[in-house]
Amino acid sequence: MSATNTNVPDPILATDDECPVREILDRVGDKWSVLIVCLLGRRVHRFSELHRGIDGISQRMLTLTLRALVRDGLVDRTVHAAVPPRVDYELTELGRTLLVPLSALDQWATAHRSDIQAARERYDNA
Amino acid sequence: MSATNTNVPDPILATDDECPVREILDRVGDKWSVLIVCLLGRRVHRFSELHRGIDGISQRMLTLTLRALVRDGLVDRTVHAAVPPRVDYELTELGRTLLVPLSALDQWATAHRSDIQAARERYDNA
DNA sequence: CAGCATCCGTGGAGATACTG
DNA sequence: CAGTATCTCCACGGATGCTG
Repeated sequence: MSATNTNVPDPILATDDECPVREILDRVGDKWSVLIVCLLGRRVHRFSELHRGIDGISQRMLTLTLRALVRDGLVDRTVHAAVPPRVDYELTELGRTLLVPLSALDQWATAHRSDIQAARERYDNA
Repeated sequence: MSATNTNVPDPILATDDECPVREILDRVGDKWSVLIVCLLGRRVHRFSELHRGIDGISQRMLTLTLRALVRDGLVDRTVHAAVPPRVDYELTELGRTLLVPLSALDQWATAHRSDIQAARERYDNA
């Protein structure tokens, strides 16, 4: 079953009671987390920058998602005592390591976007 | 900002209007898709095998998720004319390539599971 | 500026029962 | 066995208004 015409390996992923992949997807597979991580992967952002940078996100969801990311140790939040207030968000070391597997997914998505699109159209015409 | 004490690169992910990563997460970041893909990554499964193999999934969600995976060209469905009926599901070539970035995520999750756990406890005690 | 509080609509997902 | 068909519920997320 692994004998195909490609040289793509067949990684074995744990699927028992709690699959590690699903664990992170539960915390990063939501609507906004990855977008935020991507933006912060480029540089430090303050709250309003993220709000403007992520199209369609509400203030509420930005707040909630950031809080979750901070809680999980993926993002650092630093409040600058100043008037007006200024809060900076940046990836932690841990968050930066997450960029690696994410970019792998990104490359896959970019490479096979059209394949999926084609498969879907094929399916829908039936 | 990329100058840290690790040798982890800083991949730049597209975050514009439609980020490719988010696109697949929309289709594979749901509750069951990845689990199914993981199982099928090991070998062909029939419907009832998947149902038993994935703890907690309902017949309904298994059906719906499989249909979506088939539609996107990640899974092949073959009906064997027999009594009782028998339907086999297996990864397509495209689906098998997806295992690669998924296993990257899996490795990250496995490696940093405890880090996240620790960060969360630290956060909650405050 | 950077949030928090509140209300509310939607659809993702579970439970159950039925069928080719 | 491998699904469909309904009903239902709740959590995700949007909109709006208010504060240190």
